[in-house]
Amino acid sequence: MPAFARPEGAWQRSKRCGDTSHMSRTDDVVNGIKHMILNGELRPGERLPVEKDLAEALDVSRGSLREGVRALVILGVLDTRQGDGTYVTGLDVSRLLAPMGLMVEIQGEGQARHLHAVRRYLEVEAVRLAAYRIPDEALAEAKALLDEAALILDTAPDEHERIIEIDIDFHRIIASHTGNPVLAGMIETLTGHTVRERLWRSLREDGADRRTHEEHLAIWRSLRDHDPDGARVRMANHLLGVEESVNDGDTETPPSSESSE
Amino acid sequence: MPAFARPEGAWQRSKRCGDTSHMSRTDDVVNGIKHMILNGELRPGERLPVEKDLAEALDVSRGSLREGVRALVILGVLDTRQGDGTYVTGLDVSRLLAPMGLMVEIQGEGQARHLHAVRRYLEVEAVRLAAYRIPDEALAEAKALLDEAALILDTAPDEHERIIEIDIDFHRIIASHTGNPVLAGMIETLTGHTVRERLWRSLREDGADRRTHEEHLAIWRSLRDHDPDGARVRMANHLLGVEESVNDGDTETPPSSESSE
DNA sequence: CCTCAGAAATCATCTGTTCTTTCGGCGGTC
DNA sequence: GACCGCCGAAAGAACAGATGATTTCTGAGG
Repeated sequence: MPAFARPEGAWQRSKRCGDTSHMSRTDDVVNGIKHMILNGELRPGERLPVEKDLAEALDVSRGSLREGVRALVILGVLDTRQGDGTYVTGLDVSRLLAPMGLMVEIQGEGQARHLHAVRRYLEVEAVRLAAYRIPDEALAEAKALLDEAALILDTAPDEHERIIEIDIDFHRIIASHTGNPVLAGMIETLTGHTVRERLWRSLREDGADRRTHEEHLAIWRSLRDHDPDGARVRMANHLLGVEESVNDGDTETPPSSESSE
Repeated sequence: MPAFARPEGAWQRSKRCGDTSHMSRTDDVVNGIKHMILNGELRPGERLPVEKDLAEALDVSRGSLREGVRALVILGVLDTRQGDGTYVTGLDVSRLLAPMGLMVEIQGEGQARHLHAVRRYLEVEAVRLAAYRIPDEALAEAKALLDEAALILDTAPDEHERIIEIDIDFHRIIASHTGNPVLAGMIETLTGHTVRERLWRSLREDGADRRTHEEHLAIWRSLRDHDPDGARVRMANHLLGVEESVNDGDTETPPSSESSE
């Protein structure tokens, strides 16, 4: 029997030792499975016991077990497949970070300025790191995207959807070559489709996609030259420009010295 | 009847229009409630319909509804109180960011280096922002913490628990005066208790808490002088030092120029 | 060896029922 | 009139059983 199993019925009155908050059975499930993973009883990709057994082991009903499992599914820890079983995911950062996307969506409008500022901090570091180590293939890939964007700008300025996609992919390429998966995952999550859509909606009236393209090009050149400082400055300038367009100016509290380096 | 309600039984064969992935009833619940919030049908702090009614409105059973609601509770969007009802939370950033803490815990050991690097990027920006606007009261509060730490270091070097708490509080004070709640929330989440514990466990053998204290003092002085650049450099130095102690050197890929500013 | 129908295993969902907690009203007391 | 405690309604928490849906495995037949 697994170590975490409690003696039959022992929970009833004790209500979990001295814990101030009220742990629900579902929380028991979540914590139980979490511990099983942390203790190495469950490894990534491994399959969990069937609902009935696991429910018995954790001393909860199937309903409660399912609530907990479902929560872990949404958190990206577990993955249930009907007719097959429940498995631990690969536990990759991007997966675990995904639920944060919901936060971004919900907070969305209200904290958009702050959200975007954080994105800027992270992307600036990302492009700096990428400048060190981005391989030629990735540079070529990025260049191809920018060329396509240039073409669209000249011939079909209405293809906004594609322009947005290119923008996202360009930033994604950079993030994916930082050598830091956590950083990449956070940027990815922070820059969800929703946010981008909102951003571009405010920008499109501006006709700012031409300017954005030029800024992307400048970033690309710094990356190509493996110039971290240049890339950083270019990225900061780029994102700051976007923020200013959206926020009408007051990007951050300190009025000056934003470009103090 | 709410706009999102589907006609009775119409789902059975259509299986959600053209959606490639298989939406479960629980996802219907999550998305339904999410939309209710985004559309303004549900405002922060507001109470949801009772389980039975909401289940009927979303055309799912109570079990499925509960799974979805539970997921949103864990995501920090909803808050259920037995005997009372289910409410929308304040939707504050820190609450919505909390589930990310689970990611930090689970990923933990493996990505610790990358996790800490991201933390450094954010804290460096945070201390820069805080230097502009931190009020005298907060400075005094921080100083009190540091004084207490100094006292402990001189008289009771074994009080490691308290030292850790002081460290956390010191950084928290800084984060909370950035004027950017998203940034503060992310730092808070990224620097969960678990991470700190791990960090300090490796540091304590080093006897590095004296050095850490000196670095904190240096940061504090820059904050007091409202010197953003100084604070930034001091914070970077501080966290980089911690990382080096933990990682035995190779903090990041680029071998040099980490201090290129 | 390959194919495919059927069985088995497993998750998905629904329904009904029984606690446990919370809140509000009601009466009583000071 | 204000405060206090009791009690019942309301709501979520948890359980049990049954049924459906989907995937995988198995084995007979070709």
